[in-house]
Amino acid sequence: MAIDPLDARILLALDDDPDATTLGVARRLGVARNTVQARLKRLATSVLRGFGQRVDPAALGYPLVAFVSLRISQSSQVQAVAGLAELPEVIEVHATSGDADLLLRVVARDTAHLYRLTNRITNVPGVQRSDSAISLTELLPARTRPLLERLAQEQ
Amino acid sequence: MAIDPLDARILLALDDDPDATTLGVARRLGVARNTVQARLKRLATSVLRGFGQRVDPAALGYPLVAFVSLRISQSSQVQAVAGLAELPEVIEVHATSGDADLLLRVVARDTAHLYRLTNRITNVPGVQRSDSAISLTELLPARTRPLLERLAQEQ
DNA sequence: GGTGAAAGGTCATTAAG
DNA sequence: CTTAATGACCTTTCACC
Repeated sequence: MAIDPLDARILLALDDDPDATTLGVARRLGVARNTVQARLKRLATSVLRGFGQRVDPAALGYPLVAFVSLRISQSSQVQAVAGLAELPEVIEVHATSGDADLLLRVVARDTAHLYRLTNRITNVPGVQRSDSAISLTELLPARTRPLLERLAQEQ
Repeated sequence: MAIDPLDARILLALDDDPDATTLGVARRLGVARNTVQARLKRLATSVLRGFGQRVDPAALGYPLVAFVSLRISQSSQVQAVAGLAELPEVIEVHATSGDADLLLRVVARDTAHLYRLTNRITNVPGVQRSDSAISLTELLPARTRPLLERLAQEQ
């Protein structure tokens, strides 16, 4: 299920203009409309993630982002993750190298909210130690464009 | 520029079915099509991020995710970030609390690629010390749904 | 390529802050 | 009085087979 250069160019065109139509993309790339149509249908079930990825938590009233690393008692990993999943502010959970460590991305309304949130996190059963780093600025906003541009030039 | 419950419900409907049409969403929510149309137009310039956010790097051939924290000599922050931005595999850069520290999200094709990548990162001018944590599993995939559901029930 | 369907625009009316 | 939602109409444009 590899991505070829045309797939990448289609995705880049949509990145330039998220509201571009299938026909518009086809014209821009100089290919048949049906080609783009078939490609997008396939891409939608492979490389495209849900619409929720386009929603910016900051614009929802949660401007603070923090990364919290947790030490978990290895016996209760599953239970701990289930507990964390019940907190809406926990946006993402990764199991990281090192033993029984989790890395969370959390969002909060303000610093007071973040403080209460970290307290709730450390109270989740199985959580042993926590260490959080607040994101002061997103110096480089999440991007996939450079990867797509590289794929678009390949062959 | 706050989000009201109807906005949240529109976004949730699109999260359920990313290909839903404006009219479809309107029917589902029991509101007029023009309402959804006007809301989406406004949301597109406030809470919705670019299409690139929907592209999954893993599906592009970069299945490895790692979080790299860097110590930067404070005088050369700008220069360091510029250098990092030239690496396509660097997906995200945050300035974090603590002094002159950066947190990066990077992707790689395999462990060998990741090894070379971290070497290139530490060679970026201004970078002093690096510490990376590989994501073994994404236990909780990035989500905004719980936040939207909370907003949808408010008021 | 043809056809059914939706987008996008405008407007007058109505409701609510 | 201002902002927003609504329903109606229209034309253009697209997705799908």
